[in-house]
Amino acid sequence: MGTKHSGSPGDVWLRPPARAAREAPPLSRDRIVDEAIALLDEEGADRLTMRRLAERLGTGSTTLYWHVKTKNDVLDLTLDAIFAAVEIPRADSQDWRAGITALISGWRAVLLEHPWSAALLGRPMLGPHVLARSEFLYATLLDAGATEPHLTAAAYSLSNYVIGSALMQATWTAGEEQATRAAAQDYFRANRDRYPVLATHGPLAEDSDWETSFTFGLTWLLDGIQATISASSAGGAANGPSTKAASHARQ
Amino acid sequence: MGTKHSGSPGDVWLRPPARAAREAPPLSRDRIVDEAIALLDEEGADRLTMRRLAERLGTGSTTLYWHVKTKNDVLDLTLDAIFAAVEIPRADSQDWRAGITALISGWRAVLLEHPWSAALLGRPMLGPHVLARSEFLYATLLDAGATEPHLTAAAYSLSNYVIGSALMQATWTAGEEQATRAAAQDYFRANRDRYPVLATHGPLAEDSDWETSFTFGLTWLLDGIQATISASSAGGAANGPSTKAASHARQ
DNA sequence: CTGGCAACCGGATCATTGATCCAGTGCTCG
DNA sequence: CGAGCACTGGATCAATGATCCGGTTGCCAG
Repeated sequence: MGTKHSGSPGDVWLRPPARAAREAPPLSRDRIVDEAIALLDEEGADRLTMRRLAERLGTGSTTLYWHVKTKNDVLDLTLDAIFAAVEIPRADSQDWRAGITALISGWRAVLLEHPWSAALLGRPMLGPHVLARSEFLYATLLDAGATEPHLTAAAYSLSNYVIGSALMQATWTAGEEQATRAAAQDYFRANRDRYPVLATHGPLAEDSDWETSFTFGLTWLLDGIQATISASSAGGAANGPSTKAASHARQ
Repeated sequence: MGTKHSGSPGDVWLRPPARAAREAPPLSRDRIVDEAIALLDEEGADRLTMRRLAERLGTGSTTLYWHVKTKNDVLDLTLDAIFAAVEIPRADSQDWRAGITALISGWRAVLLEHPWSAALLGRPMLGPHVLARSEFLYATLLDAGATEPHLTAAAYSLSNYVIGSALMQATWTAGEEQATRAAAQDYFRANRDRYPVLATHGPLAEDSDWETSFTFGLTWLLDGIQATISASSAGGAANGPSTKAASHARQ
């Protein structure tokens, strides 16, 4: 506990790195992260152990702890690293929808390409890659004319929608879950009396098209954002969400 | 008479009668699940171990494995159980938006009430409570006039949106993460050059209102669904979502 | 009554895993 | 040359999920 890692109980990103990492020793954070991604891609989330990771790197498992404080750090670094692959569109205030659509689609693509990432979404994402893309999202919406509270609401909706969508799809398309999916659909049909609609429709049907469904939802959100933006910029005060949606609150 | 079996500790009279020590009924799946929920609510996801759970139930940890095959089973059962608290609205084809809004809001409320549930969302949810509510969602949309591919898209969007929203909010409002949230916001401000927009806006700002943002997104989705439903029922062929084709449903 | 069977319980025990202790090894700088 | 720093890893710990196997209890047929 007496190492340089002492100090703030914050997130990896908020802590200064263990070492400025000027030169690259044989083992480095980057190599660890790269190998972790490879391992996760090949074997899945539950197969990632410090020992196995070290073995693949040709080192002892203990060594990893010099470069990284905990396994959680590895996961945080790994999760952020994959988002480097999401290209940040060029800012274009003429067509903000195109930029946002590209960003969100890329975001989704990365999550689906690394299905293990879905299980990690429940942790603070404060890595530089994620933040840069969040910044772009907010900046683009701001540039498009969104003002509070619509700005936050728009960014919130879009990012949470991708996250939820990717999480669900990854849940059901992970190799081993394919059998579960089929079994579930059979189960619906066998209990057609209890689940009449699910028996014939639903995201688990064989012919369900995740991509199309995703695009519909994204379009609806963008339509709503666009309408709200122009309404509030054209006319009067920003009125809250119009419908009686807020009428329900338990507890 | 009066001979005791070998191995029994002490005399009959000194031993408590068979099941008097335990007032609760014999261990059952339900009791396990109830206690697991209580434990999770009180101490969080990572504190749930079979041993601790057994201890709270006054049994040996091994005993649990007679009622439940694995710890994952406990988690699956637990996750489904909390959704019993989500009231299923009365079917009302006159105002399908109200029913769906109530269901989705209740869904969200439960997830936020049990923040540990967010971490479990990445697993197939096939419990009876979840299925009953999914069935309602699909049935209501179908009754409202939604047809494929809009039906699946609508259900997909709505449920994934709640899931993503609850996951994110739970991530950032869990007690111990509050400090992280504040630190993150400070970090944005300290790096205002890199994150100009996040420094002043963003879901991590102290005054951010999750509830309002959530309601905006939900309204946008419902608006889009409604527009798409009536367009396809009034007019002709359902055209797929193109990023901008449907964008003037409102204007 | 009685023997037996099936439901149910739990102590001992295993393998795995995250993490730490501490004894090194090599390299650079004075 | 030698002191100190960056870095490595074998031994080891404690926690945990899970299983083995030997109890115990209630009940029911004979």
